Amino acid sequence: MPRIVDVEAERAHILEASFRLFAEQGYGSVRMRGLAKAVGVSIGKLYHYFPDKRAIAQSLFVHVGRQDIEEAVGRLSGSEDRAGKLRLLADFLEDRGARLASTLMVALDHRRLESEPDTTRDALRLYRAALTQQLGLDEADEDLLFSLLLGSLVRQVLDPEGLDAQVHRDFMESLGRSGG
Amino acid sequence: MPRIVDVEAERAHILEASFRLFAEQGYGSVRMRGLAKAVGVSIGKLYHYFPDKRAIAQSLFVHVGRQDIEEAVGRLSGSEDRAGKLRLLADFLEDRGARLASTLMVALDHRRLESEPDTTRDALRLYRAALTQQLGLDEADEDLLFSLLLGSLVRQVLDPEGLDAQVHRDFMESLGRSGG
Amino acid sequence: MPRIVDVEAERAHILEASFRLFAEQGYGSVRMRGLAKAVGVSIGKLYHYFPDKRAIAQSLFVHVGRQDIEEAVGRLSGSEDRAGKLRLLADFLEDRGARLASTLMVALDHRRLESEPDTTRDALRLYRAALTQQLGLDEADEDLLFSLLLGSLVRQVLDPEGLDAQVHRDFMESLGRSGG
Amino acid sequence: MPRIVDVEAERAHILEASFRLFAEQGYGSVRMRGLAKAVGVSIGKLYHYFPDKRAIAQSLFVHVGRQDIEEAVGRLSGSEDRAGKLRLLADFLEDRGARLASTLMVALDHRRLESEPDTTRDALRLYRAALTQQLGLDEADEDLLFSLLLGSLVRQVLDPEGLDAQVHRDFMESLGRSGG
DNA sequence: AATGAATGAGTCTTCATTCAT
DNA sequence: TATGAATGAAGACTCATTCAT
Repeated sequence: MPRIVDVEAERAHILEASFRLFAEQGYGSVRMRGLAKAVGVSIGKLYHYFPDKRAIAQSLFVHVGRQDIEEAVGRLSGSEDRAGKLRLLADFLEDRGARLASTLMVALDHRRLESEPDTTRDALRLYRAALTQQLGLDEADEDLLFSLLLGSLVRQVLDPEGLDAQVHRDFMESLGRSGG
Repeated sequence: MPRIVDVEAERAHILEASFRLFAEQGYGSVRMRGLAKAVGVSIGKLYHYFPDKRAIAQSLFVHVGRQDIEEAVGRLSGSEDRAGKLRLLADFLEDRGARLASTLMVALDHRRLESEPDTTRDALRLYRAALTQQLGLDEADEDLLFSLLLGSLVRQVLDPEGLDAQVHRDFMESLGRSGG
Repeated sequence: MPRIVDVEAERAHILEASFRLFAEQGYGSVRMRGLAKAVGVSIGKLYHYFPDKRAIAQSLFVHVGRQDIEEAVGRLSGSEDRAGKLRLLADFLEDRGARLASTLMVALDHRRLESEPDTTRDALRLYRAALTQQLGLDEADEDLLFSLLLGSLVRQVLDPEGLDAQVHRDFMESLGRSGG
Repeated sequence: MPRIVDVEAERAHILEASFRLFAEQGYGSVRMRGLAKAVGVSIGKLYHYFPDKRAIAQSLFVHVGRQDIEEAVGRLSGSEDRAGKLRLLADFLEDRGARLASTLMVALDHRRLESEPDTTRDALRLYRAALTQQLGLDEADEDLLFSLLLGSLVRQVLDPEGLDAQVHRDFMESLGRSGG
C-alpha cells in the first residue's frame, strides 16, 4: 500500500517537470536526455515510471488537462452569479494564461500522437462542459467564448504583447449581461 | 548543357508539397525520408534546394503565410463595404479553414524553431495589419475578431465538429453593424 | 548504480585499437563503422568517449606520439654513452620501425586536419628535443640523423625491402665516433 | 589523330590542377566537387576524362612522379662530374622541395589505394635508379642519401623551418669527395 | 529502485556517380 | 562534348531504449 502512493507521486512529479519542455519544444524535439535533466532524475528513472517517451507525453496531457480544469472550476466556484464567474474567468486567464497556453501546445502535440483524435477531442469537450456547467450561457455565446479563449491562448504564444486583455475582459462582461 | 531549372519554382514546389506533412506531424517528427517521399523527389534534391531541414521548415512558414494573406486579401477585395467583406471573411474561413489551421500549426512550430520570436510575431502582425486594412474596424472589435479567428482555427484542429460556423458568422455580421 | 568505468582507460583502449586503421587507411578513408568494428565496440561507444571522428584522430596522434617518445627514451636510457645509445636507437628502429612508420602516417594526417600546423610541428620538435637530450650530438649531425630517421620510416612504408638497415646502423655508429 | 593529343592534354591539365588538392587533403578527404572547382572544370568533364576518383588519384601519382624524375634527371645532367651533380641535386631540393614533398604525400596515398604495393614500390625504385645512374655512388652512400632526401621531404611537410638546408648540402658534398 | 554506460537502428546529411539536356 | 541537377547508397552522428551494476 505505501508504495502505490509513492509511485503516483513520482509519476506526477515527472509529469509536472516535463510539462515545460514538451510545451516549449514539441514532442518530436524533446530528447530523453534533456527531459531527464529538466526533470532532475536519471534516464533510468523515467523508464522505471513510464514505458516510453510516448507514454510520458500522453500521460502529460491528461495530467495537466485535469489540473487545469480542476483549478478553473475551483476558481469559478468562488462566485455564485454568472457575472462574477466571468470576471473570475478573466482573472484566471490573466494569471494562468501562460500555463494554459502551454497546455494547449501539449494538446496539439497530443493530437498528432494519436491516430484517432478521440482523446484530445474528448478532453476539449470536457473543458467545454466545465464551462457550460459553470456559466450556463446559451450555446451560441458559449461557442464564441470558447473560440475566444483558445484564440487568446494561441496569441499568447505567438505574440503576447499584441493581445489586449481589457478587450477580452470587456467582452466576457458583456456576456454576463446578455441572456442565459 | 545541364538541365535548365527554375530554381524558385522548384523551391516553391517542394514547400507546397511539404506543407501537409509539417502541419500534420510537427517539425521534430518529420523525417527527411518521409518528406522526400511526400514531395515526390529524392532526398538529394531537397538538399540541393535547401541547406537543411530547418531551412525547409522556416521557408515553409514564410511561403504559406504569404500565400494565405494574398488569398485572404484577394477574396476580401471582392466586396467594397465592411459588411460584405466580413461575409467574405466568413466564407473564406469556411472553405479554407483546414488550410489556415495547418498554417497555424506551422507557425507554432516556426516559433519553436527560432530563439528570438521575431519572425513569427511579425508574421502574425502582418496578418493583423491585413485585417485592419481590409475591415477598418475599431481596435477593440478587431482584437476580438482576431482571437476569434485564431481560436476557431485551433478548434478546427482539435475538434472540427464541435465548432458552430453559423455562430461565428453571426458574430462577424454583428461587427459589420457596430461602429468603425 | 551504473557500470563504473575508467574513462581514461576506455579512451586509451579506443585510441590504441584505432591506431592501425588510421595509419593504414588515412583519416578521410576511415569509416566510423569500420573503426567501431576494428576497436571492437559499438559506434555509440566511440561517440560516448569522443565528440567526433576528428577528435579521435587528433587524440590518436597525441597518444601514440607520447608513447613512442616514452618508449624511445626508455630504451636509450639503457646505455650511458653516446655510442651505446646510438646502437640502442638503431635497435629500436629495427624492431619498432613498423610502428614508428605508422605514427608518421598518423602525424601527416594530423597535419592535414589542423588549419594551423602548430601541434604537429611542436610534436616533431618534441621528438627532436628528446633526441638532443639523449644523444647530445652537435646540431649538424643531429639534423642529418633526424632526416635519416624520418626518411627510413617513409621508406619502410613505401618499400620495406629496399632499405639496408646495416647501412643506417653504420652511419649511426659513425656519429658516435665523431665530435659532440 | 588530332583528338588524341587533345585528350592527353586535357588529362594532363586535370592531373596538374589536381595535384595540390590531393597532396594537401589526402585522397579520402578530396571531394569531386572541390576537385572540379580547383581544376576549373565541371564535374562532368572529370568523368569524361577519367572513369572515377580513384583513377584520377592513381594517374596523378604516375604523372607527377614521371615529371619529377624527368626534371631531376634534366637538371643533374647540367653537370658532368659527381660533385657538380650533387650540388645540382641540393639546388633542386631547395627550389623544388615543396613540390617533391607534395609528390611524396601523393605517393603515400597511392600506396594506400592499392592492395598490392607494387606500383608505388616500383616508382620509388625508379627514383632510386635514376639516382644511381646519375651519381654512381656506392650502394651504401646512395642508400643513406636516399633516406636523407625522403626524410628532408617529410620534414618539409611537418616543420619546414626546422630543417637546415646547409647541413644537408654539406652532407651531399661530402659524398662527392668519398669513393664511388 | 536507481544509474548512466552501452547499443545500434535510425537520423540528417554528404558525395561519388549518372544522365537529361 | 560539356554541364551540373539529380540520385540514393553510404557517411557521420543521435537518441530511445536496455541492462549491468
